[in-house]
Amino acid sequence: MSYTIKDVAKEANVSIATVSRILNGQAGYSEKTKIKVMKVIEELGYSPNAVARGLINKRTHTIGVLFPKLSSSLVTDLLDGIEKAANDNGSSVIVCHTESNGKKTMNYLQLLIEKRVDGIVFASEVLKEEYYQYVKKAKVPIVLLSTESYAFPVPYVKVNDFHAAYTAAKYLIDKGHTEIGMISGNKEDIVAGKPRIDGFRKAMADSRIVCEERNIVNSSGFGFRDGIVGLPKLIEQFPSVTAIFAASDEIAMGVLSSAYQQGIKVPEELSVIGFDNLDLAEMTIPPLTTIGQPLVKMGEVAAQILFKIFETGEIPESRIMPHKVVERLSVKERA
Amino acid sequence: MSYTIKDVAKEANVSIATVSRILNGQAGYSEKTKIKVMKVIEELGYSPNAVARGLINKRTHTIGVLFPKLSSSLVTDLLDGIEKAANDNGSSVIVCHTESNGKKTMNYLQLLIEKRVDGIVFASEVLKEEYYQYVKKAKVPIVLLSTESYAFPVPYVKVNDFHAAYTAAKYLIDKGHTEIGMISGNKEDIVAGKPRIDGFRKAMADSRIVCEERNIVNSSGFGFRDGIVGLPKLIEQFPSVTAIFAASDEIAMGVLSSAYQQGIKVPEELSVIGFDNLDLAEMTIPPLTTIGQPLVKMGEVAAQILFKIFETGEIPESRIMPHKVVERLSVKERA
DNA sequence: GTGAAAGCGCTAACAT
DNA sequence: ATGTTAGCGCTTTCAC
Repeated sequence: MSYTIKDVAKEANVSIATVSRILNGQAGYSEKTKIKVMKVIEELGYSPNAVARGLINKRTHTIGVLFPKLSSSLVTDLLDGIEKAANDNGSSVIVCHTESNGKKTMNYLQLLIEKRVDGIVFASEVLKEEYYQYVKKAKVPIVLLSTESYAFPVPYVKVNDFHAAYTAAKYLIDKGHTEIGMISGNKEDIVAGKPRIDGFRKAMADSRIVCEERNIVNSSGFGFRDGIVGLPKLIEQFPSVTAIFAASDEIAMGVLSSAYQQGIKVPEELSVIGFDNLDLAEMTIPPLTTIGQPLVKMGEVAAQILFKIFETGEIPESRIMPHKVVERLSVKERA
Repeated sequence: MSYTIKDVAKEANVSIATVSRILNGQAGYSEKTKIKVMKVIEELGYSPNAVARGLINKRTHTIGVLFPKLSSSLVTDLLDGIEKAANDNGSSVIVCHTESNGKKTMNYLQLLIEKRVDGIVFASEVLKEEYYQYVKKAKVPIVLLSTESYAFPVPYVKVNDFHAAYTAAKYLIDKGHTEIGMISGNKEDIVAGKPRIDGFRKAMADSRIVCEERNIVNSSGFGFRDGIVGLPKLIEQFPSVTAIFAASDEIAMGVLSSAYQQGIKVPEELSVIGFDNLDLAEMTIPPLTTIGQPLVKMGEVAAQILFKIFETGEIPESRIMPHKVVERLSVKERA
């Protein structure tokens, strides 16, 4: 196959130990031998075998990332951050896209553990007991990203969804709206669904605005279709609605499209605020006001937590990342 | 650390060779010992060490993927396909996002080669001589995705950009348009820029429509901003334009936004066709007619080519994937 | 049907 | 400053 440390040693008339020292920047050789060895390495085009290294060091400098199928720019941003942090720490990342159903998840976990990744970023999915126990038994550090676990002591990185939804609703209220509806995503989703609904409700209650069943449409997911389908439904059950909080930007885009088709003008007749601040939020017509999450940063922090665990062996605290309202043009002040 | 094959062997009162055989489904053991060993494996929660395996087998069952910063859903779709094929072949994928500048590329290539990935998918970037030579010396199979090399014998998977652009222009022409403009992306881009411009020109020429400088606006990239900036420029130099071919969906989205701001109705006053068929093409207002590439399939095919190389050792032929017009609502027939 | 032992490419004592 | 050697966890002859 390709050259080994032995070849280099032989060619340079030194022992493999010396070559190893030079490669790893340890002490124990003269400048002269170093130059000689480096020259041989160069000539041969020798490339150290990270697999062999990994076997000894018990460190593969690889982390695994588990993602369910999600809006692409969400995943991309999160991944960008993870990769950045990994790269800064001399590691690379193996990505595994799990199906939404979750059966693939266990397989991927197994795979990652067999490959002896140094750690795992588990993103946007509920950490089931089965997963947790498996990972725990394998003693692989794990961090949750854009999700959290109530049952297990696993560090996580996410925004406070309850609070963020509260912020969104409050923003609409502050703009003078009182007839406010929500298209909520999946309310069974304990991590991103329920808390956003609760946050919405709380904001309404705190401003003494009645919020009943008719204010909220529960869609099955967080996608474009859910918005397309959701708007007519919401209007039917709540005709006086003047502003909508969509639980995701994709839902919001669906709302925008559906509104356009029905000849409803946004924001003149209907205000819309989204959630996520995806790339495409600034490309919509009109540009979408939304709740922004620092996605890249979140990915970065998640990976950094992993690296901190490698160093200290201790589990650091979780991180609640700040969200903010990104004001664009889809919400109008109500006279 | 965790358990090794030795632990399993000891616990089961057999040799490690036997355990290995059982693990790898080879012959040479009784059903009884198999059951005994499997039981121990189960109890211990033993997980074979893929790193050690890799060292012996010279096969890591990992492939590397190199991507520049691109539109997220483009990357995601391509990656989805790669991962699917990898998974089907018992492999996982390490993703590396290179900067557009390209300096990081060499580092990533080195990294992947040190990690002894079985093969590399090199996507959407120009394969420089330096890269090629390095990978060639390391004897790592490589395949180009959504790009091609004129200088080196490397298999690739992509659509025919010239032809696809021709198709786009022809579509507009067939819809009765004659005043057709293009916002072209970067014309220095030899892989996706130039060919699309040439294809556009050829279609115009074949239909005897004059196509001069004023028909085309060269933007610096393929992004949303380029469309925003490009439309006013195009209108200024070519006021009678009734239809536009945008060299990417993101450019097209920029055109849509810019048109909206200027009160130009799409498709009533201006028809727009894009290129890529990103997820968001169906979410625009109006939904975007565009040239579709089978992105997921392309990723899949690229990875499959790699696996074929592993098997046969031979370099298979490149694959030109079919493109097609995805008709939505942004182009209007001209009376 | 099963075991002993060599060795994959490297690092890390331990010598010298 | 440099070399020797024992593994890391596994697969694979080669014996029995």
